[in-house]
Amino acid sequence: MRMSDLSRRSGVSVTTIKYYLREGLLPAGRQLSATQAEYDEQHLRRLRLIRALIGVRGLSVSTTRDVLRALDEHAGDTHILLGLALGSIRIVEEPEEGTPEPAEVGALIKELGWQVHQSAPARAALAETLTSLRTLGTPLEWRTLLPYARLAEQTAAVDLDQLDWIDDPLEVAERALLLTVLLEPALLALRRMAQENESARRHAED
Amino acid sequence: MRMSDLSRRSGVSVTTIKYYLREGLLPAGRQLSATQAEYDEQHLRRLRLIRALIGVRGLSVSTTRDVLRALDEHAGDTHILLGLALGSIRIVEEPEEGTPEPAEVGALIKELGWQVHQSAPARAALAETLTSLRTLGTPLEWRTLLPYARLAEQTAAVDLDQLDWIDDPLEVAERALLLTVLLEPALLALRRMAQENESARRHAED
DNA sequence: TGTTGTTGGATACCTTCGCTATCCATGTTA
DNA sequence: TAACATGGATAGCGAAGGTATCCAACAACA
Repeated sequence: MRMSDLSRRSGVSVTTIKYYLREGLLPAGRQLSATQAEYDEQHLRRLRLIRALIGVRGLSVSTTRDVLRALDEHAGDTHILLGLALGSIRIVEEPEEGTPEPAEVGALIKELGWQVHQSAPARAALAETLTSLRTLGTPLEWRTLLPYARLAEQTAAVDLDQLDWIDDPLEVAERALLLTVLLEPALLALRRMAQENESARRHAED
Repeated sequence: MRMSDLSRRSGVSVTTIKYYLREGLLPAGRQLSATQAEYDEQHLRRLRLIRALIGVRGLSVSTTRDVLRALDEHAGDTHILLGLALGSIRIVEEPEEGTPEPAEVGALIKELGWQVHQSAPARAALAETLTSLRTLGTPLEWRTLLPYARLAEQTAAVDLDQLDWIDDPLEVAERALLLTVLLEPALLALRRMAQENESARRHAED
């Protein structure tokens, strides 16, 4: 498959493909000669994945590169993949080094009895939200998050259940990535709809 | 309060405040003379809210403007606020007019028995995720989303519970905004941590 | 054996976004 | 009155994510 075929089948322009190659998102094709390279189905698949991460989820190019690299390096080990590859995604851009993690985050995790790596970016993301709410004058008691956390636990169980019946390690890794990252906008959308519905329900009761 | 005081107390530079005024995110102060304006606590509060929406949640300036306008217009009515003001937030940028909503989204909502407005952007967001997964060759059965939706229902109930005991309508509106929008990164962070924990737990069992 | 068109690779450029810096006339304040 | 601050307008900047152009090497057909 030539680059132009790759472009046609993926719907991504040749120049953009070249850009992704340059940025290291897409591995180079097999060089046939000085000005000829061959691409295969793997490249096509990878390219579609890139578009989904950047376009649907809105990841930055550099974050996408980190995620894909982690995916390649730890394809076989779902645990490492989830903890490390997905850990490289910053939900909040710039971890805001200046903000020390409030004790609340540690307290919450301890209360939940969770094992969460100390350097997990999710800790920083949570910390920043709490700090921000406090600055706004509407602080959130960390205990308020407990019911949310229990629901997150159940969500995570559903997530991992879906990986159980898959055999191919590479497929497990890719599926895990899609389920965690690409599903995020969908989960938020479900929450929005549920809020609308619940709000309507409560109003109707009055 | 002068603009410089507003700057000092909010930590936002004067030039940036001017930018927000220009962009219509922040209402103008009370004009004292041709080159003098007075700002109050409301402005400070609003400014902090703007920073939180843009900085923490990563909303674009124009989206933030839409959200704040909706907040002002329907401050008293939580139902309208959630359905309309929050509806104006695009989880996925560019609703992708070209993609018609798959029948699956309608089927899911019907199965759930939810009342969701036909034009809710959350529908489009969900639709795009499903379309994207199908393009990637790993389609998601809509029934797979049912457990997630039931969890979203419970989350929404927790959300609305927290608004019950607040009296001031303006405060309800602002709190609703914070709980839905600003809490989103926190909820995703909880899910990430729960996944890490659940993955560790399952591996330990082997 | 041309000659025409395509390919990969490099480089420069473009557009949008979110600020930021500079100007300047008008005010305030010491 | 002199020095400095303020509000408002305009222009510019830096990063991000592409896009357009150029060019030498090559393939493939006549």
